Amino acid sequence: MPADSSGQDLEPFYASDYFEPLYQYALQLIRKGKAYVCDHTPEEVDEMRGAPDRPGRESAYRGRSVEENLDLFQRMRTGEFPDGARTLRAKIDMSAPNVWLRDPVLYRIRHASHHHTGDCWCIYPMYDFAHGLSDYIEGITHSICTLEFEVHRPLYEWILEALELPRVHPRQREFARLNVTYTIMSKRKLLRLVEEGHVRGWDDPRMPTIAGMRRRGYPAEAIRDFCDRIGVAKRENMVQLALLEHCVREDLNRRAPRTMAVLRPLRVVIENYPEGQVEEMEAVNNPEDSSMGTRRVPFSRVIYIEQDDFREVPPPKYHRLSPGREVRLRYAYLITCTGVVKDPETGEVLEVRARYDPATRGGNAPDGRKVKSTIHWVSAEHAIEAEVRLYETLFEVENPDDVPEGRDFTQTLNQASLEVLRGCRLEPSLATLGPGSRCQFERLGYFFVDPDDSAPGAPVFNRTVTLKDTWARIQSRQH
RNA sequence: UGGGGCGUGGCCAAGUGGUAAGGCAACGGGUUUUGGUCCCGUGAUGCGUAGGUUCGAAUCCUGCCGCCCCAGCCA
Repeated sequence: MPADSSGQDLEPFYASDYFEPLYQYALQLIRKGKAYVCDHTPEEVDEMRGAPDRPGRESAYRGRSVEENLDLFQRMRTGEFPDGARTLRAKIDMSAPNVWLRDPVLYRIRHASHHHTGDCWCIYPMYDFAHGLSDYIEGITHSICTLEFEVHRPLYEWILEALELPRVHPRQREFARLNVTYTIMSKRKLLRLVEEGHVRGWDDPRMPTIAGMRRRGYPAEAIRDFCDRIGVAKRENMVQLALLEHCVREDLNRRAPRTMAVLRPLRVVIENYPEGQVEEMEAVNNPEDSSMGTRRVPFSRVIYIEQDDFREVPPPKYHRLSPGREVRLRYAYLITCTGVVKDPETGEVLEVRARYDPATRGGNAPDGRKVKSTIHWVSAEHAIEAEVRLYETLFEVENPDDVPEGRDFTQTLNQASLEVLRGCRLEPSLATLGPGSRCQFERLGYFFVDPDDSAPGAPVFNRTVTLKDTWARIQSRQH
């Protein structure tokens, strides 16, 4: 982190901003006799490096004079030599047990334009050379990186100590990277998902990127809470997705207004409810926060309920609607199913018939009788339509990186990670919800109004996360 | 077989000589007009393993075992 991290607009920093000072440091290294220009081919360098358990051999150019090195390096910069012809190498120790100390390459020739510096340079510093010095230039005190750079630390420190750097040196410290089940974190692999079209972009709601999580509807506070809970350590780890989802639910449970939406509509006709009558039912916006108030939801003779909330032949422990059974319509009435209308051809249930108890307005029976279930609903004539996108994990295995030799992580992609539902019916109050808003669809989950794909009158909702679903667990246990 | 790291319940993770925090998950129970929320309860005689030091060890010492990283002119 920068020592002076007062303003956010300081970031981001690029190593390419320091190419000139970096070059000057390289010159200084040469003058001190700690770096030399090497003419060996990449293959020769590779071979001469030796192996972890076998020392390497010194470059034939290791003994060049300071003057010659200076001259050659400057000419490397002016573009006199082709790619790969020469490199600048640190003069350390070809028999060091740590292979990164065996005269590592500091600069190589690349006649390529850079996305920040254009064609200013044809020599570019290697990571190890640029890293510590960039940190030093920026006044960084602690340079945090991942475990695989642990073996580079001696080189990081060697470079800083080899030069005349009066200020306090930055210190590199390594920690385990964050891994989460059912996803990948590698930028290189994420790039492939984008380039190969497995997702719709870096901000696809299934991506574990900040942009993706934001578009999914994960609140920043929930992500920070997640980070606080998992901690930072050196142990390789794989955090369960369930913890992240828990943090999201906990945050949204407090803040998200409750609404009713039917994703897979099933028409219900309430036979004894007067044709043409409409009642405004009062619903609370958030049982966790009474300051969020109440709203009115229109109720009428024909409503939609969730297909999942009706079963013609109910399985064990199923509490919802089925023929002869009474349930509560949230904030409305108790209704009893009297029958179904089926497609004569396919046998598919097209419509459910029911009768309501006029004495149960608001959902309570004066005689005190109980129902086992409360289901959500939407008045057919008042409902608005919307597209809803349901997301599952991007991969179907906990650790997509753990693929057998020769196989590719894309082969474990979850083909059902995105399900688009059109013609979903929402309570009318949802019409005024702006892009980027969050709400709970009662009993279903938390949803986010997609800022990019929503249009006036045609909202698109992304499912951020489902609610915990005990019924789903019971079902999976039965199977 | 060289070097560097890491091993505490299913998953994370505190603890750094004084007798194993916490969270998630799981399981049981209570409340409930969301099978949501909330509340209560249940787990390591044990900290990779074997010895040693100590009144006392997850913490100190030694051996062993396991896992990860390093031989790019990538980062």
